Amino acid sequence: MQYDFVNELGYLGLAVRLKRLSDAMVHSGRQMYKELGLDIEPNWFLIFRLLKKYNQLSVTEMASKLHFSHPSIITMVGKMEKAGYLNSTIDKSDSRKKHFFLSAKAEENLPRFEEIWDAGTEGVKKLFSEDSNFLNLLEALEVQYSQKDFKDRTLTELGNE
Amino acid sequence: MQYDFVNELGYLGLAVRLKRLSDAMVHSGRQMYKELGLDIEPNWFLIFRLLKKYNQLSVTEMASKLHFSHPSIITMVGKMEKAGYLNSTIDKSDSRKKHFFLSAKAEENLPRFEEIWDAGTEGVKKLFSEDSNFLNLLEALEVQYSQKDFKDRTLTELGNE
DNA sequence: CAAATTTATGTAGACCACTACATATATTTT
DNA sequence: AAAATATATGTAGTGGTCTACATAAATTTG
Repeated sequence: MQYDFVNELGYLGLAVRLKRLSDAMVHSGRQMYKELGLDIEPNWFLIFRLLKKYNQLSVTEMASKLHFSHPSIITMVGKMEKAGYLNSTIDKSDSRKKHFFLSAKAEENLPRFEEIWDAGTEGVKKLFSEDSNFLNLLEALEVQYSQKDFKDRTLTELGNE
Repeated sequence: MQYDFVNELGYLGLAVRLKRLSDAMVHSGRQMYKELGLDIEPNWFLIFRLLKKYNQLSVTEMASKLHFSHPSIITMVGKMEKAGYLNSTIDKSDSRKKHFFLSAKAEENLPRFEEIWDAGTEGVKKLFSEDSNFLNLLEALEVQYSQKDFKDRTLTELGNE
């Protein structure tokens, strides 16, 4: 690999490196769907898999389960509904709630999508060495981070408490 | 930590988790600068550190050293120049090239910024256990990824070669 | 039971990254 | 030297995430 200044920045470059790698994977995924002639976006699999498991969920429920903000979910499901992969109904007893569920088009296409996602899983798996426990380390990192975020950690180190 | 569906997705959820964590750190950093009353963005430290080391660089040179696309660099340095932290000159022998360098305002504020960045480095460091070699594992992952991207890995697994 | 609070969805605006295309200037080729 | 190619910067448009604010409905409180 060629020279990479970000890697010289140590821990401070962590966020940049994580985003850069993630973005690269997402862009590659988008390119893949385009080449395969599929009209879906890389992050939609989150919603497909979620609704496959839970059948029906509201915006807030999805945001909570995925740890995303609710506007992000609205954007995502809005596009998926427009693409015909989702349908929605208003809750009978609480008219604020909107339940989303997979459409017939979604059910029809899911087998092919699952095939691709399984292949993707295998592909990503091979990025790691046999004994790598990267996913566990990442989980540990997520847990640590959820307990004290970047701002608070930095202010603590600065002595600005 | 509460329930997190993304963590159930295994390797396929990797990109989402990396981005989610990175975004959380960046947003926290933005909040931090806001609270400290500083008019800089989280990712600007890349350019500050880069120009501190190399004194003077063009858009293309920065993009290459950081492994970013050149439009991303243009956006970043454009805002930094507008904020008064950068100045630029056109190359004498090649009028296409534009060299960027730190302004007096930048030099003046850098000591304080470095203080904060050092604190941030220490803060992030403490996210990991003593013997964690996460950064090395991340580098290995970056190297693997640079050799074959998500699309190619998935298509290989699908047998679509 | 009316008022205050909470909850759910939706909108606006900021920031970040990318690809594709455009333009101007250098360099190389014929 | 003209034409073709390569390089550097810039613009347009897409996609994604977030926070802050807005609106409407449900729930809780006095």
